[in-house]
Amino acid sequence: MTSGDQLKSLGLKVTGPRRKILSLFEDTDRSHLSAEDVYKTLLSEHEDVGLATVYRVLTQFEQAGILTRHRFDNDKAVYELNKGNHHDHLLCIQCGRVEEFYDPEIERRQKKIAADRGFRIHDHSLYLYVECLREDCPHRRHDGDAGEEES
Amino acid sequence: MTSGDQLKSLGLKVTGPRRKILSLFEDTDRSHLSAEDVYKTLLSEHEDVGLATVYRVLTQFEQAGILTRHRFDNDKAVYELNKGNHHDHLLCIQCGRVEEFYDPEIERRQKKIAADRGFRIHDHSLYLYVECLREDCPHRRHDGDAGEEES
DNA sequence: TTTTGTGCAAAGGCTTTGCAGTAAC
DNA sequence: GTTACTGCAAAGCCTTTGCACAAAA
Repeated sequence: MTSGDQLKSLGLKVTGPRRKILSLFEDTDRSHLSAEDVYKTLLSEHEDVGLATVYRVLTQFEQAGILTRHRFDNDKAVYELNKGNHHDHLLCIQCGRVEEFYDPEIERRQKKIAADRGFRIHDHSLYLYVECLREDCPHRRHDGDAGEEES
Repeated sequence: MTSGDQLKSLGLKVTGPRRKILSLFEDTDRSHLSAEDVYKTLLSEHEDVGLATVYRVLTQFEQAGILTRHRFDNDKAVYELNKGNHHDHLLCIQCGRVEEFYDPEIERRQKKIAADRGFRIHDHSLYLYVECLREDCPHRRHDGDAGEEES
């Protein structure tokens, strides 16, 4: 199924901005993108899309279940492609690196803790803030960030 | 140790706003308060404190380790008294209720997951979003919220 | 043609900051 | 008397919204 078909099947018109944003998420190696990341990336590719449109499309995609939105600690919201595989996140507070993990036992305990109190888990990633053990954090700072690297 | 002594021992001048805000957290049954909650509560007690001061004091208290700041999903930041007891949070997406929990096994797994990838856990509460199982959520909506109940 | 989407600029919500007056030490 | 703190209003940051134009169906 092409991006276009996927959009149609959701009742969304197939427009330039929507197609470009969707492919951006499908192609990029950077799995978690903010509205500004998307905006700047499109600009750098000479795609003329307004920031407001980016916000609107990201919101629509989230509501359509294509993307998942995250609010990591202090930062702006970021989105990732929703592949249907529930997972949690490991966030390096030093380099901003994001890794995913899944631990069946943690899932089980969560469910039990909630159930014991009369609640049901609402699907949502856990955010696990960590710091790198080495002083020179070996992880690159945002692989190819579209953010604040002014020469 | 009085609130005043506690402030002095942190190198902070003992001022009206600081004392009032600190006692608010010590006395209230509502453990998690936003800046606006604090501001409105003080107003309702005829304490004349500016919102900017509330923000500044909350930030100072957090940096001093008196308070812990949380950013639950979409909401504004909330603070709770830092009693030194690490715990995680259960957040009802229906009624806004906040419960605390601590699960040694989850702690253990977190540590292991991080260590296996060369990270060390940075102390931070886990947020577990849940919904109540009964349709008529039995939990009151924000015990005595200082928020949006305009008659 | 009808409907939905888009860009721009303006506005919104939460938080921070500049500044001159004020209180703590 | 100094220095730190406060209140107010203004500004900042991220995000949303109003509106007229443009593109999709």
